[in-house]
Parts: sequence; C-alpha cells; structure tokens
Amino acid sequence: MEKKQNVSRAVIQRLPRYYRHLSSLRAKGETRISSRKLAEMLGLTASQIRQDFNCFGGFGQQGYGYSIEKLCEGLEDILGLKRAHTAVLIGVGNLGRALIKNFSFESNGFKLLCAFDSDRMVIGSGMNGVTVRDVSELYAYVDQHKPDIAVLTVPHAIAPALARKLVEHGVRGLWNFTGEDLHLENLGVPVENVHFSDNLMTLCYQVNQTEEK
Amino acid sequence: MEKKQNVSRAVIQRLPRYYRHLSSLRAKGETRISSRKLAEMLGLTASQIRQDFNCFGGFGQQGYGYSIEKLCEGLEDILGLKRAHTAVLIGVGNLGRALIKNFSFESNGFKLLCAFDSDRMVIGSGMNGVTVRDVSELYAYVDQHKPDIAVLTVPHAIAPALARKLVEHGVRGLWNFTGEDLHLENLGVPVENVHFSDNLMTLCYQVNQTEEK
DNA sequence: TAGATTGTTAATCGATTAACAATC
DNA sequence: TAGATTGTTAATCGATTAACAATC
Repeated sequence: MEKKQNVSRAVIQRLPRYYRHLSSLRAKGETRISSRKLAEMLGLTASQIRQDFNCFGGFGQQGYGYSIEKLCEGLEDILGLKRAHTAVLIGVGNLGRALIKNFSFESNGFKLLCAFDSDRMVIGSGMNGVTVRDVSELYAYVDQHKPDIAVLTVPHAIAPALARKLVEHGVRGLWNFTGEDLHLENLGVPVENVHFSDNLMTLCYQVNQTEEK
Repeated sequence: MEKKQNVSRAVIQRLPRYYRHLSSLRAKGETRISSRKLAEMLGLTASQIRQDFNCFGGFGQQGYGYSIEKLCEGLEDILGLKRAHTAVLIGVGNLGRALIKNFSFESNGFKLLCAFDSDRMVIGSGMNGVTVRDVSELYAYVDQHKPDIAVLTVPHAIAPALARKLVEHGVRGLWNFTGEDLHLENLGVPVENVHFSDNLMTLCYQVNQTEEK
C-alpha cells in the first residue's frame, strides 16, 4: 500500500483531518466521494487532495471517485491506528485526568495501560479502567511492559529529565503537554509538543489584526 | 514598529516560540543574542530568524546582534500580549478546570473573566479567582462584558451552535478544544482549533515509521 | 580600524495549484 | 459511447536558505 518513502510533514498533518471527516461520512452510510466534494468540505483544493492520496498509492477510480470505506481503511493503515500501540500517562493533575476520562486513546491507535503520579491521594485510584500507580514504580513498569509512548502531563520543570529517562528505558514516542520544548528527534524518538501558550498567542495576534481593520 | 502588512502564518506561528525562549533568556539576565546563537538554540537557520524579525522592522544592530529586551518587547507588541484582552471559558469539565487552574491566561495576553457550566455542582464555585456561572446567563454576560474571546471546553456536539451564537453576540475569537472543526474565518472571526486527536495520530504515524527502519 | 553581524536581495527548494491524458 | 473523475506531469507560488554589501 505504501508508495512514496518520504511523505512530507505537511501531508502527514492533513491525514488525521481527512480521516476524521471520512470516518464521519462512513458513519453516515456514505460510500463514495470525489476529490472535488471532499475539497469543498475541507476548504482545500481537489488537486491537493488527489496529490496527497497519491503519496500512498491509488485509492481512487477514474470517473467514479474514491470509496470512503477503502480510504478510511487506507488511512487507518497508513497512520497505524489499528496496531494496538500502548501508552502510559505521567502526571494525574487536571489535564491528565481530562485525558484519561474524556479522550479516546483507543480510537487514535493507542491503549492507555495505566497512569503514574506522586500524590498519595490519587495513587491507587482508577478511572475509565485506568489505574494510577506510584511514580516510583514507573521505570520498572516501563522495563516490563514496554509501552510505545508516554504522555507527559507533569509540571514543565521536570519534563526534560523525565523525557530523557523514559527514552533510556525504551519509550519510542512522547506526547508532551508540559509546555517545555522537547526535542529528541536526534535520538530517533518523535515528540509531539502541545503548546497551549503558543496556540493562544497566535489567536491573540489574529484577534489584534481584526481589530486594526 | 509594524512593517509588513501580510505576514505569513508560517512566521506568526514561530513568534510564540521565539518569545518563549527569549523571555527565558531575559529572566536569566542575558541582554544580547545573535541570530546564529538563537538559531542553534531553536534548531532553525540564522537566515530564517533574521528574515522573520525583519517582517516587523529592525530589532537588531549590525556587528552586535539583537537586544533581548528590545526583542521581547517587540514580540509582546506584535503578538499583542500586553493589551489586556478578555476571555470567558465555557465548559468546566476536567479540561476546563485544568486550564483555569494551571494555565496562565495573563501571560498570554488575556484576562479570564469567568467560566460557565450547566452543572449545579460547579456553578457558584470558584478557582484561581475565576467564578463559575450558570450557562443560562452566558449571552447576557457576553452582551454586557464584551469578552474578546471564548474558550470552548464543552462536548463537541454542541460546539457549532454555541460558536455561532457567541459570534452573533460579538465574540471576536475562539479557542476551541471541542475536537470539532470550527471555521468562522469567513465571518472574520479567527479560531484556533486544538485537535488532540490529530496530534496523537501524527505521533502514531511517526512511531510506526521508526518501527519500520 | 578590523571583526562581527545585521538587513536585504538573489537563489534554491518544496509545496500547492493547474492542466490534461488516461480510463472507469 | 459520453461524462466524470482520477493519476500524474508541468507551472506557479511561497517559504527557506545562501550570499553579501552595509554598518555598527
């Protein structure tokens, strides 16, 4: 199925959005769609969509369009959503809790094995089938269960050291909510840094721009 | 101070990161930095940094570099971080609470006026100086206090209708955590959509890629 | 002055869009 | 077959990088 070797980050970042919209069409019972229609839905050009899909081989059929089912399965395969990767979460504050309770790791390719915290009040508790363990057991647990990724929802000050140690213990990806800029790409470990701050500042800029018009 | 009219989104999205790093240098008492040094810190090219800064006029001095103080103030001005914009937050679940308790709106250009929810258990409570009001008072409050932006931490199903109504009532920007894709740019209202899902899927893809090597 | 480093123009690179032949 | 729509190549556009004169 995979065709091109080096798919650009620009393309990759559009894939989840395609998948989201196509899944919802699938759920509605739709079976086919043209690049033109999809482009309208997403505010992109049909050309771009065809280029993007063709990075991964032919999903479409000339004169007909794309099979939504095929496309969804293709995207699931490309993104690796059905490979049952595993995750642990570190830091059960409000944000950690929000993710555990409200976020579906399952539908994004991961099983959340358990969470870790240092606060006696939350250790031992469980929510949504996820147990909170003592952070002192973290590395032993990682050694034994080899989770693919770690979700960091700890205070930003401890993030760099924690990240480094997790990678030493074999973690292969980080989803970083700490606000700290983590870069371990040189170690071959992808990191997605979620920067609420950056995001809000960008909004702030845009709001100011509308003001000046 | 502002020079170019149309600064590209690519540039804008780098500004918060510059600001973050420069602020921390400022806090450490550093006074000057060259584009080369900053580029090393951030993993960018010196050329790009000079191009970016020059979108907004000359912050630097030939043969010397950039004054960190000047640069920070310049970025604060460009991003509009010191204009005391106002915000309301709607949906005091775990995520809403996480933002209220742990996120510094102040240092990102906004004052969080208050929050809204429909749950009797949280209405009337306060945290971090932010009171939770009954969502039935929302539009009256917005009419009266004219917050610049609204933070949406409600279930995704109610997001589109809520967004539309908020805009009708004069809200000028949305920070959207609902997972729903909101696009009100045609109404001149900027939206920052935070898609946890997209982010995690992108990570999933990258982790898979490392696997295949 | 000599060395350093910016501001800015030109060159390169990559991503998006347009066009159209292939084909269902 | 005729109409539609893909897959793919070529053209355009925009963003990044390189180069270097200006100047502190």
